[in-house]
Amino acid sequence: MTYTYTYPHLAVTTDIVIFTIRDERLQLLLIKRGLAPFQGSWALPGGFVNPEEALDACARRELEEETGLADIFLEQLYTFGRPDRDPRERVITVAYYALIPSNKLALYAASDAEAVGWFDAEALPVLAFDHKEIVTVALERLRAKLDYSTLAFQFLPDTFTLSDLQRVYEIILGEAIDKRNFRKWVLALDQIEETGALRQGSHRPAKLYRMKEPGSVEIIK
Amino acid sequence: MTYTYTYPHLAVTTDIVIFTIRDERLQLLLIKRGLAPFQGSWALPGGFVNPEEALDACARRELEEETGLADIFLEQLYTFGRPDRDPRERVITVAYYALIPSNKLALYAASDAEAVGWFDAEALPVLAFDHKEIVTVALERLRAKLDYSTLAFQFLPDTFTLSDLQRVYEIILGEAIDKRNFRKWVLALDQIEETGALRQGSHRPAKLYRMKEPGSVEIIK
DNA sequence: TCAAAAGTGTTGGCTGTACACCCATGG
DNA sequence: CCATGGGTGTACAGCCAACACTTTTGA
Repeated sequence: MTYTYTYPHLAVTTDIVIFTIRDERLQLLLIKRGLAPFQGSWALPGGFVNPEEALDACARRELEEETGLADIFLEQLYTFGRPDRDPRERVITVAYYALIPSNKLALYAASDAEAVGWFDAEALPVLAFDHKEIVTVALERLRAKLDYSTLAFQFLPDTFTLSDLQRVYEIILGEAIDKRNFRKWVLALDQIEETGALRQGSHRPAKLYRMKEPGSVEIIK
Repeated sequence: MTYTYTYPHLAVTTDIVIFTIRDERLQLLLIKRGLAPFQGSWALPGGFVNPEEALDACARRELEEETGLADIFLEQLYTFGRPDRDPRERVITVAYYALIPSNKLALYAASDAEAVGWFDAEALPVLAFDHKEIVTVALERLRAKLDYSTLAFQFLPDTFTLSDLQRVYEIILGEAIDKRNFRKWVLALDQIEETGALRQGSHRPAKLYRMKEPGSVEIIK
């Protein structure tokens, strides 16, 4: 089958930076490419946009293919279109980023990839295409949004402790946060509430909280 | 001439929201469409991306075609790709926004448009395609960036008074700002310096300032 | 009883906000 | 001399950052 047009059209893909917190680190999902170009290199998951498919839907489809997960936070990041970014032909990619709660981590290899793996955001292998640049932009966006939105909550399960939440901030920002100030701040946001339940451990049990509006990301302050 | 591919490709355009301050109002540039679809409707300037052309370069080319201006602040906004946003076929558009200094306003009609005009951002006519939505997103971005960057400076000529700058903020935000507090704040940013010259008028002359790094947009605070 | 993480308030400094009058010029 | 916009300082309040000890549990 061929596609014919009377003026130039472009190949369009979506690529996704899928973040999670794993092993006390900010990590992201890469696939090992099974096909040329960059066969054997690590790359962001992504694929071509179908003619009848919305961009968001395409990104969401790719996300689900790689992780098996739906109902995940997903946001458009930036569109990359340098003419030489793909050696085959001109391809522009609409990049997205997604945040996976740690408890939903379950990973299976997708059909078109030899392997899939989680990598520390700060210790990535060499990436195919301009994917390094895409990751850099995604990290900037993620860190910036921590300060003025409730984005970080999307890394957590439905219920979580205040220490869990603080740990997310500390891992992504890479610096320690004062416990009392953090708790004062997060409670003042009025975005979470106690469930009444406690989490047991080999130490004092911690109060469990839930988001008042699960899944929503609010712009704050 | 025809273009043939072995898998689907998409039509890709860039559209630009060109802002300026004119007549004490935030205005933007629209063109009256000379061709179907939406013939006779007002629309954002834009056009198809050439196969060898970077996205930024395409947006900059369109900007120059409509305004005759180069060296203008231009930033990618968002990519819109609803499958039904163009009645002809699937077209995705990478939207940009640009800020024109008031003193550079000189406008000539472009070849493919019947007419070009500036419109109040708050009183737009009905727009073609999903351009209303694009403008809404651009306005949100513009207002948000006023708070945490020196974006607003891009609306001003090389030299300007503190009152000029305050007026830009007041017009875009739609609210009055205290003069003393504004001056304290803007000088503390350490982004502008006195030229030594004064601007004469039918009243006390005002000190002229210039940006220390003309054209740069800094993230502040 | 020990280790490990949970939980809890106060203070001082700084930043942001409110507010009103005199100055320099051109007409 | 009048109209117009330019230019200037202070005081109070609210917010943010620094800081250490007690509690509860399981092993």
